[in-house]
Amino acid sequence: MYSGDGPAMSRTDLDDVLPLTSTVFHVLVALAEGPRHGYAVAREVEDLSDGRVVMGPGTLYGSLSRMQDQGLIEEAANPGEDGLHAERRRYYRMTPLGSAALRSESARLLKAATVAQRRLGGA
Amino acid sequence: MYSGDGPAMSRTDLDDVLPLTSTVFHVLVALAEGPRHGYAVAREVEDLSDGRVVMGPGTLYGSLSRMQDQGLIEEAANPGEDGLHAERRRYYRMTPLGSAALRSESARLLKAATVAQRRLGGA
DNA sequence: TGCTTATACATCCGTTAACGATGTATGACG
DNA sequence: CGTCATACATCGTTAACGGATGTATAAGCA
Repeated sequence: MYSGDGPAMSRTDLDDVLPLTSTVFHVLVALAEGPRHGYAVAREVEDLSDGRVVMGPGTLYGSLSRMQDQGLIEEAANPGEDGLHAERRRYYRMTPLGSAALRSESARLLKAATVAQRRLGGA
Repeated sequence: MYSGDGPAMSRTDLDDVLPLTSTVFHVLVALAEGPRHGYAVAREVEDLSDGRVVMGPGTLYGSLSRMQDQGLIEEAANPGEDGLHAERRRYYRMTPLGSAALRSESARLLKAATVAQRRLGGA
């Protein structure tokens, strides 16, 4: 494969990462707004779910590491923001693969959730 | 609800099962339409996801068993439908707990997926 | 000054869920 | 007669989850 002669990069295919795990999906949603550092990702996931989805450090950093290996995210340069612990922060951004995966997955979930609500609502 | 001192029924609390795993969510969506037998659940999940979510027997029967323990589903009487292997089928239906869990989870996912699409759409 | 809390990262490791492989059994189809 | 689809079940491995723990810094307070 690798039609042509691209560099032998990791080249993860979209189908290899779909469907996304729940955690991976939530991390990508958080990063869809823009680059974030790890801790901020966890807080945003918690916020967006009204506190229902809580990610401990094991889940957080383990997932970030795995997602990097899969090419869904990559480390971004520290934007040098001001802040309390600004120097220690490690920033991540979505890759095009991550963006494509989130697009596909969110469409699928949107459909499934809509079907669920329709069935529950009882028309 | 439950504000006073309800009976000590099995009382699997909603918070104990939320957030749902991906597999559990999909099984509940399938059962939201009405009682189904195991194999039919797997086929419906596959159909609803356009073939993207495929559940092998290990995942299927393992999850159904766990979901029964959690009180999300219960075995239903075989409706005695006609069919090729009708006698062998084991039917399941959603419990009120399962229904509540699906309601909560689908609302949360709907919101998360909507946020994702908005962010990807780029405004 | 000293205690506590919040931020921010990281690793270790036990538990759990996912999931493929395998097996049984039946009936349809060619 | 062999293969495929239906329909169930179990086993064992793998991967993900998630809590415990640890480091370090800085704010807030008594």
